Amino acid sequence: MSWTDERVETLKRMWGEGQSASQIAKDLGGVTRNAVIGKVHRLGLSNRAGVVPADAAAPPAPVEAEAETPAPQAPAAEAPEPAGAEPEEEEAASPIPARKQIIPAGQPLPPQPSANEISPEALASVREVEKGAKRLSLMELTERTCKWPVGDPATEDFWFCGLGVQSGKPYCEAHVGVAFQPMSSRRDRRR
DNA sequence: CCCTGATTCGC
DNA sequence: GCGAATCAGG
Repeated sequence: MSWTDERVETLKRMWGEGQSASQIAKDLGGVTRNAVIGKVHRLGLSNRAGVVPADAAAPPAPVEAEAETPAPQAPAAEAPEPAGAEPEEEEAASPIPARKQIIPAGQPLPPQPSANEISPEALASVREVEKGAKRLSLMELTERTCKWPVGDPATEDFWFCGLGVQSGKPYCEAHVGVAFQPMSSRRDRRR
């Protein structure tokens, strides 16, 4: 596959939308995420942040070199520095009021089934699994780890199962069992 | 282990 | 220009 205008367009669009390189690659097909990243760089649209930090760095070229440059008259100095004494206080006071980073909701948390609707067998199974759970943190969850939450999120005693998921499902086999109950089973069980 | 983007460098 | 290999981080 080659980078046709069309494909490049898709690449630009998706990258702009914040899609990951691997997702874009998967979507385009015929290329790897590396190819995508490579292309992204060549196209010079790396930093998705769009506008690079206005100032950030941009250290006014150390163009001091040029001994030439008669330079008519550069009233360089301006502020007499009235006893300022401030040595080197860079970091211009940015008007940015400490932006609070709101924790993204992310994927919907697994539905905590009401205990009163779970079969004893399933419960036992879950208990069993929890003993061997990986106890992953939120950050460690992936598409292939069981996302079954255990414990109270408000305490330190909180973690996710983390065992291998059953292809496609968000939970491991045991947890899938209690999360996705057949209609029939619910139907029969008296509420 | 899974994933992310960044970089390098032979082709 | 291309992208696999590799790096650095989560």
